[in-house]
Amino acid sequence: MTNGEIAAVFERIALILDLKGDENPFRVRAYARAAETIANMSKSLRTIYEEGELPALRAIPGIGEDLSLKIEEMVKTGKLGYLATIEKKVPKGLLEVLEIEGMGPKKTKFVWQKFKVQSIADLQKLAESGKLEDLKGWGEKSVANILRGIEQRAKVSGRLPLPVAAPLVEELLDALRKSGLCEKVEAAGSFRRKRESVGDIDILVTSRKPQEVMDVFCSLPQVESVTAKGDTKSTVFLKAGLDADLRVVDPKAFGAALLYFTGSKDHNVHIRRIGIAKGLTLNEYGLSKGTAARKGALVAAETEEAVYKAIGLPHIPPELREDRGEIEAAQQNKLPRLITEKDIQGDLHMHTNFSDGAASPEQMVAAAKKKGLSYIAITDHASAMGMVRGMKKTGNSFRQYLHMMRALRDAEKGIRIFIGAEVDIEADGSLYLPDDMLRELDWVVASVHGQFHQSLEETTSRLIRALQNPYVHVLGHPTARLLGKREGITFDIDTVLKAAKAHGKAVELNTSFERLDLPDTHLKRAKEIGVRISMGSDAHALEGIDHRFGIFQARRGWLEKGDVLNALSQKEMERYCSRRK
DNA sequence: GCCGTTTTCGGCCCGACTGTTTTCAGTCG
Repeated sequence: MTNGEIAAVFERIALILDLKGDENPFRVRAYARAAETIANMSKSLRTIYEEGELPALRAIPGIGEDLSLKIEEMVKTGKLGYLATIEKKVPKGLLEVLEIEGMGPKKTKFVWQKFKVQSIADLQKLAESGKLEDLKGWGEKSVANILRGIEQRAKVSGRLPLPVAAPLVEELLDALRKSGLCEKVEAAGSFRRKRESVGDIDILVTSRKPQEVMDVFCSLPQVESVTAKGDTKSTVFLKAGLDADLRVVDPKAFGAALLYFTGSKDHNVHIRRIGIAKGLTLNEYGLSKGTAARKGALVAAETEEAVYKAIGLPHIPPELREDRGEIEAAQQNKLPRLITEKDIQGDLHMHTNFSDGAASPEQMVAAAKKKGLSYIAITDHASAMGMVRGMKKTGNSFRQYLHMMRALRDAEKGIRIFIGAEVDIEADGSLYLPDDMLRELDWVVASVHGQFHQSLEETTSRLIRALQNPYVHVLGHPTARLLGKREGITFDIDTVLKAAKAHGKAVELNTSFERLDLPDTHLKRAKEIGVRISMGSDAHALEGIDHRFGIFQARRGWLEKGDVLNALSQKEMERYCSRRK
């Protein structure tokens, strides 16, 4: 089982225990905490277990005797008996009821036990029947809210991919800036941390007229309905299908508020604990001496830097704030110097109309030059799939491609062109093109484009076999996921990264808006193992040559300049290519 | 269920908003 799957099991246990309601709430939280920790880890539990067995698992914070045994069972057998046991006690559909805004564990348990509600449909019927309204604590408005929650859930697509959310967030920020009512306007939350997807939007402003700001915010054209509206906080549901929170904060405490609302929650809890050990209390209003119950003098609040400093830490970039070791690194002054967009010298994955791209090779080259890149790899498809055209292993398309690209390369002065291909990895791990063709290319990206549903073991050995091919340079979009659309393939990331390291291959950070593949935790693991990252836009049109969101992802994966091939100069890149022929 | 320069037992981050409350529970982040 992958970390994601194991985290999902613990998460599910936490929900079920919560619903049963007779559990020690801290036991519930222990499962939920463990789930979060595991989902955030870069190293796979399977590897940790294989290397150090139970003691290694128990070294993970939040994993003790019991949970380490449960992880062992899952790694060994692929399932957990305990989950199967407690799953029988709660109807399946009840877990979905919990996802409705306004339905927490208490209310869900209540309607289940009192009215035998087992699904969202049951709840809707019950709410519409009017039976709920007369009960203690269930007025007319509560019921209306639940019905609205059910309606919203039908519209919600879940989390919005960051590239989709970004323009929306900018619109909201712009509207608030243009209102003239605010001095400072900033997005916080997962958007500021540049997570690959955002579940809601958090906006922080300072203003002397908070109520007017709230009025403006709640009546923006992007707003579908208003969930809550107060002096310091309002929540709206956007037409785009997610919530946006606006908070008005005191300018003197803007830094503390920004830190607090940027999160992540785990990062905040961790620095708060450090504060407590030093006799300091941290909340959204600032860092103070004393405890929460007996607060003393304010120590720092105006800027994030001041708050971090007072707690004994350097400023930590928002992309790192996930409690994945950044606080320990900061304490030892070992924070990474994160890569920036300026460090990118080239693009190592793009398509032209020779395969499924929209623009000619000449147009793509011109666009890359305009972006200021000093080299590119053109990597049209080599695939049996007819719809992507490109190079076929039979016929003369391969020779045509080489001929055309060589002519273009030799004629081109302002930019170095590497002649490449994105070659399909077949179900057995062999490559679509034979070695004698691959050998003629400067740059070979090997990618999975089909057969997504093999077992973990099959997929793992499939990818390893592809990495063993001497002519492959990089494993393209390794998980093959499509953000918000397709989960991608399942394999043991540690084993594959170690194979890449052993064979001197790079793995890709595909920066296209719909992929962002590898995910951040895997990038961090690749760095730890010492595998180089190749960034590729996977552009299929001129405007696709874009690394913005890939850079965010790279930063979330702790990558520095030296970890990324595209940060090499043109000369260095030439050496890198020729070295592996 | 986890964890320990407060501890091996007794804690576990903290505050805003809503709705139905006359002092607070539930939910959310």
